[in-house]
Amino acid sequence: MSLDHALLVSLLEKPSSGYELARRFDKSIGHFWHATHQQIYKVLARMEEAGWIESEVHRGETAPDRKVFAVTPAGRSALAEWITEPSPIDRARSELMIKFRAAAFDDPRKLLPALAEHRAEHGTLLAAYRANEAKEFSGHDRPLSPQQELQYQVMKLGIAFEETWIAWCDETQALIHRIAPTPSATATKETS
Amino acid sequence: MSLDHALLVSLLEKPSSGYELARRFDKSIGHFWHATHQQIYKVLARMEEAGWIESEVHRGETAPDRKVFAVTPAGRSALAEWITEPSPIDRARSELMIKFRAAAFDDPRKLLPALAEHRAEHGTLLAAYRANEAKEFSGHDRPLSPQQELQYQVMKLGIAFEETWIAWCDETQALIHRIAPTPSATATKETS
DNA sequence: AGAAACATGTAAAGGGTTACATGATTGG
DNA sequence: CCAATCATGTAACCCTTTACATGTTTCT
Repeated sequence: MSLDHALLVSLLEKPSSGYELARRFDKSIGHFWHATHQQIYKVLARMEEAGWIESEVHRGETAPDRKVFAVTPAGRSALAEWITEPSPIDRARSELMIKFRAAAFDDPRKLLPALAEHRAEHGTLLAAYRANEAKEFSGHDRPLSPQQELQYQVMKLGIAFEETWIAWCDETQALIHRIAPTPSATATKETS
Repeated sequence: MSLDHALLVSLLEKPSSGYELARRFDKSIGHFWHATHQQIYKVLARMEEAGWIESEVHRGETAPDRKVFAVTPAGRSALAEWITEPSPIDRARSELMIKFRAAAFDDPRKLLPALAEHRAEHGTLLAAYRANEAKEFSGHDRPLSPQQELQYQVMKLGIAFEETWIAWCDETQALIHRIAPTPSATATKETS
């Protein structure tokens, strides 16, 4: 399982509370591994018991208390061991693609709203990545550090996927209009 | 949940036994929704009880008996209803990307073997898709039917993703060689 | 005879999602 | 004062994965 390791990486990058991790998982790292706060708290507890991380309570004079976790040497070496293990390729999962195959037996135009929504969401994501890219990896005088190069490379895959999605959505919208142009005929064999 | 609906689509395309479905889920439709035979048998049982599918046992004179399932009108309308429901975008999940962020704290060269494996597997997948593409969607005299166009469009997304992966793998391999060229220095701070 | 593929399942364990629960602080 | 955000969890349910189980047919 990888949520453990994803959290270790996030904590190496910056010691944080569960709440902060949950928010970060909606952003950069979250593009390749999503997690809710409920899951995160459970895994943090497990890893603390295993000695991979340590917590320190930061009393908030004015704000709520925060339990800030940091990676221990044991956690660090567990991570180092993990990266050498072979990892299987991750299978994509798309409900929308199943719906497209289903639509072959129904009216493809029914998918146009869903398609437009996907197109919009992927567009929003891409814009967010592009903004982050400009802020963190471009416009600097000095060349990027090896660390930054690697992080940027991961981000580039995210960007490439979003671009792939967007191009596909546009192409598909055109296709549907081409193969099912008439805005009548509610289909599914009323002829029987 | 979508495995139910993915199976319905598969059964609409061709009535099949659980075993056949399991094999098909390692191929075309499986690229966007994976499932093992154990899962499939359970879902088939559930859907039969719900009246979405019906089974007929084909006694094999020589081969083992096969329980062949077909979609009922109830199942068909359940599917028609489902495609109009909104579907959230599916989050990608990649262990390898987590490892890349982890490698920023270790030696990136450790990822070269995993990278090569991924590159090879995505290459194999792409070749399989290309072969299928040529067989089913190209080289025909008549233009494709709307059904085929939709199936082809789904496949095109799969192909695009594989190409994205492959390009990224190649680029990344070059990057690692550039930022960590020396085949010594086992890293992780032996200086303390 | 033995291995591989065909064919259909059950069971246990673990991961993930959704709902529930609590309490403090900040901003309108 | 009420809503939103910060902050940390528990519990139930469902899905997924892995292991186990059984029996047949085909090919070598």
